[in-house]
Amino acid sequence: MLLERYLESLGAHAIAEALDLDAPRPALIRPTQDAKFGDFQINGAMPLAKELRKPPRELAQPIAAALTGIDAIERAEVAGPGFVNIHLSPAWVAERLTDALRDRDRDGVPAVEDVSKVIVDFSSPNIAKQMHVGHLRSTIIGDAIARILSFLGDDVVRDNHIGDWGTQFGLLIVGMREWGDEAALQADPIKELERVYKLASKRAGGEEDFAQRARDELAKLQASDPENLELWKHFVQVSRGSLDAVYAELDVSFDLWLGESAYHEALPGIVEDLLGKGIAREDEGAVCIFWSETDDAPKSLRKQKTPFIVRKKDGAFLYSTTDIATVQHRKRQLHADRALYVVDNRQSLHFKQLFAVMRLLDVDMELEHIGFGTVLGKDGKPLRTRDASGGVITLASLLEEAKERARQRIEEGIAEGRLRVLPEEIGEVARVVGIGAVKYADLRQNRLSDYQFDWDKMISFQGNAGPYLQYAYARCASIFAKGGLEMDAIAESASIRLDAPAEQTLGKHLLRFGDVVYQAGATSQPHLICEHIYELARAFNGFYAECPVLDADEPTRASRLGLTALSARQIRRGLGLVGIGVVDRM
RNA sequence: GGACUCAUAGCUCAAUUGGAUAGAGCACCGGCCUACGGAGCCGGGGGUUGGAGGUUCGAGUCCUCCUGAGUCCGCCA
Repeated sequence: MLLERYLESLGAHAIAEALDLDAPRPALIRPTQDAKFGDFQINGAMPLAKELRKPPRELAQPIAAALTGIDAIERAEVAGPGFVNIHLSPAWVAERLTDALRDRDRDGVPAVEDVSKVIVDFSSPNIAKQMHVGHLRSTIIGDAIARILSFLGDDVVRDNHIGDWGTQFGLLIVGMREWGDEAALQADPIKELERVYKLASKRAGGEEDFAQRARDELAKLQASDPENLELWKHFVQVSRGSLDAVYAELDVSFDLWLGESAYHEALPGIVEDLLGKGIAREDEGAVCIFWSETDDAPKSLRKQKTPFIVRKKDGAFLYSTTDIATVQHRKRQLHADRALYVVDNRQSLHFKQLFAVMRLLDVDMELEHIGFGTVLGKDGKPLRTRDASGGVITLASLLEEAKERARQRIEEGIAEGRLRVLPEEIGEVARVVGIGAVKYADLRQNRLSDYQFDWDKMISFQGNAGPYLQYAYARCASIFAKGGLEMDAIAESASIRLDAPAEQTLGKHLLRFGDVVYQAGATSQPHLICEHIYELARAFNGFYAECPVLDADEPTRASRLGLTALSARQIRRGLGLVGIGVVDRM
């Protein structure tokens, strides 16, 4: 259930009843910051003080009285300047947890009532180039958001808007004819394409003839010349293999791969439309939208002197044009209600402009830029995408290093007798822990701020890091293994009760899960789920230290097994929602 | 020149979007292995939230100014 939503409704009605108002008012329910204030507080009395001309505490008193006698609430009391503190009834909380324990499909989290069709546009690498660290955040943040929204019940379409139609293909076509090696292309496609691209781009810089040939080939490609089209398709196809390998490692998938090329034919029409409607005009040979001349543009854009260009003076189109065509397609063909663009903060101006154009075109769609900060090195400067010897640090090699570092720590742990991993499981555990550590280090932070990439912190495996959460899960699994019990069977039969303080603390954390997932979905902030799971793992570890499970007497034993099962499932589900896996032994 | 983002403990980050005495991890100090896994648990010190005004019952959060950092802005994506 959604606890906060339920309490908000209780509180709103209590306010209306207690103060004799015709309609419910916002209860402004919030979790308390300190357990001594109870579990939740109603802040809604204070804003009413002015309107009703009474001191807030005098308003809070009858509200608290109106809440007594409700099953969920053990007691409600006035505190501070006019807060109403709510203490939940442990018995009621325990019943809700038992309900959640029975609900194996959704762990007690309801699905949304109004389903939206949401496009999540993320990752978006360029074809013919290696994915590097710069692609990491979009890929894993986008994946997490898509997972969260699908779990909540939205109709999510994951679209990889790959860069497969740029000027680089003219150079690649002439380059491959000159220096291409088909065997090398088959063996390691992107490596070969990059090698040739470098040669071609260098020669184009020095030789105008060569550069002209590249432009001619590009023009032929864009005019659907069969031979060039065939070559281009070949490049795209072999590149896909390398991309798929990285996505498989990250456990990331897509429903659509509609790259720039998919919209190529729509672009002239877009520009005609913009010109016809008087939104754009020609200037210095290019077709532009001038915000200073657009009355209903957002204020900050109107001060922008530089225009939004949709066609270059040489007649070629730009990514701005493609992006407009993409929104049109998503609206007209996919019937999407929303589109989320998981793209670096640095492109915020571009999206602000794009969204403003779509409003001028009367496209009724919720468009949102889900920005994120830069990945920094330990020195606080943007992480270098090249190593000391000048080679590109690819995403694939970074993930390899994560797995390797995890494997080392696991082997140390086994050698010291601290960890229990079967020899044949080491590879899989290193993968889950290593990749999970990289993802968690990123996702646990507010996506808007820059974040510091630090191997030592990530793989230190202490405190708030991915392995801590996975370890808590392994502890749960280990209890069932040791007891010779099936988690699912316990989930069917156990009744949860909350007696010991550590049980109550754990129980109250468990009950907040649904609220957290909803908020993470509504604000596109996966870190809220990470934070919750971390706090849950802490509460579970406290319970684990305090409360024996297998050695307890019935009915406490069954209840504690139920708490353990629900904790395990919530950790697994929560981590799963941000794309991180778990293992039973680590 | 214009626009946007940011500034919180020694370091890395939170703060449920305006709620009570600003919380975690790392690092530092001190406890806990005859209880299901010590990658763990319990406790301690550490803050004028960059500065100055303002808005109101109430500000890390909103507004103005200042200081400092970053990013983007005509034919790349």
